[in-house]
Amino acid sequence: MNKDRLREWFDPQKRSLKELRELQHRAVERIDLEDGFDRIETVAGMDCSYIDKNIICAMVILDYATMEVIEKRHAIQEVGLPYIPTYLNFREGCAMASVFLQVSTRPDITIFDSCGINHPIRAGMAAYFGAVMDVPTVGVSKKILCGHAITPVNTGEYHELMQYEEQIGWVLKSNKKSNPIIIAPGNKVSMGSCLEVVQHCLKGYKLPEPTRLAHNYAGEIREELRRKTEESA
DNA sequence: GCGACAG
DNA sequence: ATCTTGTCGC
Repeated sequence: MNKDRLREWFDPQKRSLKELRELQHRAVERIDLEDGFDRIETVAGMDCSYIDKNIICAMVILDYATMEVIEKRHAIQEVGLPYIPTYLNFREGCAMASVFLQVSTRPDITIFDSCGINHPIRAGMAAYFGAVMDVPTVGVSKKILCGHAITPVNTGEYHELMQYEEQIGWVLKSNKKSNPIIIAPGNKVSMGSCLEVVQHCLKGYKLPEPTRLAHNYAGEIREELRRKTEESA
């Protein structure tokens, strides 16, 4: 994956929404919903935070068995696109790809704080990224972008997230006092496995450890950046 | 036409 | 996502 191909798939600059939609369709053709991994030894979590005109992407890699942090890395870039529902992959993709290619450990599975195939044309961030980079990915979000499901009430309870007649993910009550989270395959992870992986990564919080820690890390970088900006003013 | 809409 | 005080409940 070189710089040019990276820009080809993730850079929203100078492109119309119609062109970006076409890129999504091209990536979706590559999505594989079968497990494309052997034993899971490492899991990564990716999340972004924002400050002024910049986007901060944080990636944390953990040992799958112990959930201990192995590596952390981040990237800061200027945002290239405003938030437009269903086009999030182009707003956060550049920064995510940048960090992903910098880490020294190639995670067996990467969990994103966004949608997978539970997207109008199946091009949620996790699905798009996984298809383009050809790696196993899972999407975990807090709100439903599309589809419908029965709301789980008890901790651990889950139901299928449906769109028309097909299943596009799961809705899981991960924590007693939190709203349910939405889980979906991205690429190279089956419907059943994405649920199992996320359940394994839950440690009493609303979000699975990989994305929970990535979210915290992204926030720390933002505060650090804010502090530096303030003292130079 | 109206409402919904990941982060 | 981000801003931001108090407040309700375990």
